[in-house]
Amino acid sequence: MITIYDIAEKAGVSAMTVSRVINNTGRISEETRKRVRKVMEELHYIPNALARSLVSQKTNLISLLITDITNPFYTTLARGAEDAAKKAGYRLLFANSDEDYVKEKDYVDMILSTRVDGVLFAPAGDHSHDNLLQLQKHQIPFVVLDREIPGIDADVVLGDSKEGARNLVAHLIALGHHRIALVNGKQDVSTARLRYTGYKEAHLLHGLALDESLVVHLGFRDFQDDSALNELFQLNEPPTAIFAANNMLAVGVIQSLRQRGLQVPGDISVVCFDDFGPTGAINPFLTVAAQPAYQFGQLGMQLLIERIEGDASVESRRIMLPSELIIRSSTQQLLPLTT
Amino acid sequence: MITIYDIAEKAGVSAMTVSRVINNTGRISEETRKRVRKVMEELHYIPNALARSLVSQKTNLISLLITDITNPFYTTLARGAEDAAKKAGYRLLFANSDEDYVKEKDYVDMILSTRVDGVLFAPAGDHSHDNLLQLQKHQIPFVVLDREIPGIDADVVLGDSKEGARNLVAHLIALGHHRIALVNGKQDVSTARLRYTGYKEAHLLHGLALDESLVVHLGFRDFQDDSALNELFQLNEPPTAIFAANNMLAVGVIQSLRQRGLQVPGDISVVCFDDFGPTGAINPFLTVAAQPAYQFGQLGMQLLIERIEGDASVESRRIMLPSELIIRSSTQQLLPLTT
DNA sequence: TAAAAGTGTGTTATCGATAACTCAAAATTA
DNA sequence: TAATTTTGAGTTATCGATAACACACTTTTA
Repeated sequence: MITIYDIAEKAGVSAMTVSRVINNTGRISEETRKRVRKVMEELHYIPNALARSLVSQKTNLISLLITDITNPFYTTLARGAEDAAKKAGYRLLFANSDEDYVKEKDYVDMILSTRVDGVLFAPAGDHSHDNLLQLQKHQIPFVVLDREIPGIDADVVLGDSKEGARNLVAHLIALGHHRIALVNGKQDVSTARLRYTGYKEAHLLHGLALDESLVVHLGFRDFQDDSALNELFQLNEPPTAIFAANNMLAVGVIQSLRQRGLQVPGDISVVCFDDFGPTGAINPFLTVAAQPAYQFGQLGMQLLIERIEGDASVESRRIMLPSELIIRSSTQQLLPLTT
Repeated sequence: MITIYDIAEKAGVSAMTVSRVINNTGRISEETRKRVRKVMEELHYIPNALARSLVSQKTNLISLLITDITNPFYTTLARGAEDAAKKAGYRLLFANSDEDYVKEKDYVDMILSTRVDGVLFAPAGDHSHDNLLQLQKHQIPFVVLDREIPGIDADVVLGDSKEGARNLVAHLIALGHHRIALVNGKQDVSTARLRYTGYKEAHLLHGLALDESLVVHLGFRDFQDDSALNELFQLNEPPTAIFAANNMLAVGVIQSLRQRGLQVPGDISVVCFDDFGPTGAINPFLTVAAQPAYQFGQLGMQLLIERIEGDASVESRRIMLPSELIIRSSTQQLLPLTT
């Protein structure tokens, strides 16, 4: 690898002069500048970012930690983050926690040793608390995405889970459904809790009694087999509609229903949180509460970069993005029983 | 930030001794080791990877350069790459070229200055040649994914585009179609060329005449509006089936057909290359040539790590992964004209 | 014409870690 | 007991860049 010393020697100047040419700092005669530039090109010199970062205490690296890279919500978010990062001259160090605290912790350690300038952190859940605290202890700026963590005071970009859920359930109620199941994520994730709350509020608001036996607690990525829905369909009065708390659960639900020979929306209506990204457009079918995923990433990155480059002592900001109810063909008016 | 010097001072030893404790090298008495370890924990010491890399000339960073992070093929590939990287102790530096050579070049420059140990490179197309040459010039090991670049001798993991295309088209021909359109990517991308070749071979093999007016050349991400298909449907004898050269184009095609009021497969059959990832399972509809995306990433990463850690002079390897024809409900027997 | 200001460049120390070498004290051997 | 080996450290140089200071030589100013 060519270093600044190789350039210096060949150009007959000191290393410092080369450094000044590279960074356009200090005073350099036009003649020397040209000569150094020429040698740099001849030798295909590329500055060593490691050495530079070691001195400047700045890596221009930002870590993006998400929980599931195959979920279109997060990939779209990643696009937003990447675009904003690139615009500001940062590179993205990528990490995928798989909703797993241990893997997340591993990555946090990596992140700390890499000396990234900041972290865009989509936490696995409440237990991520310790991992975030670890970042705080080492004074690494971070912005929390999508899920709020109790006890952590930080910039955060959230979706309005409660309202989104309320809207979805209200839509079902308006269609005449009153046996609405909720297939939810784990309760140690704020979005799962809030979607549950929204679900309950909608019931309350429309004078519908709540039936806890209609609520299934899984994980956001844990729809393994269709046995998850068995209990629902063994109820005396099974659900006529299902609210899946995210897109991945919806996929599982739909598959499961198909295996049971149930038609959507003919036999049962289905709604879910989160849309399905660009490939979802192939068959826009599910009624969803769509979140502005790209903005999650973009805004989050902007906040983070402000933190990094600006005044770190600014008070924490909390941004809540609305979701949009998109009514498609997976929901329909509850038909009177044809007995 | 705590450094080994802080530890050394507090533990009453030299920095070198601390370094030895960290790396378990050299001879250290059990007593000193314990004392140093204790101080390290007290001060929450985390080694600075930058400084370490500067000395060792190794960053344990691998850059993953893909063309489209919102495409499920690439996200699944990324998962495979990430899993393999993590297993071997590497972190992923992420880059998204958007099928854009200029953006790709920008990232290559970043990559070079970051001194990554290697690059997993899914090139935008033939013009990526110069960017790859740049890596070669600086002796950065890399593995090329998905698209072969003429003139570049390197490890490469490919899908069998020709065979996959042949199978898809043969399937359509077997269903009685003989007016089969191809909506293809740009011809400076090897997969687009090969899928075109496969398309032609299938025609030849089954004694079907080729009609160039049935071939539309777009880009793999370039399905902007449905005017792209106008020409096809203004033909005297319009197609009864369409072969989209990747999943994103298929999305565009399907949307366009829907806008024209055409039923799939009732009015027209559609097939495409690449499947739709986990969320595609919500409504498995398109007949596809599915590629083992996860393996692309995993195998590619394994090859790369072998290159990095092993003998760099090993001859270039070329791995070709088969695709699987999955017949679903977007294709059906061509019905006789009901005039 | 001497002092002051400006210009262009070099020297040295530093960022945080490690490799290579050195060396005193303890343990072992002859 | 003297010579040798082993043990457990410390010192110095280095990775590649930059900050801070130094300094000779011009040019300007009084």
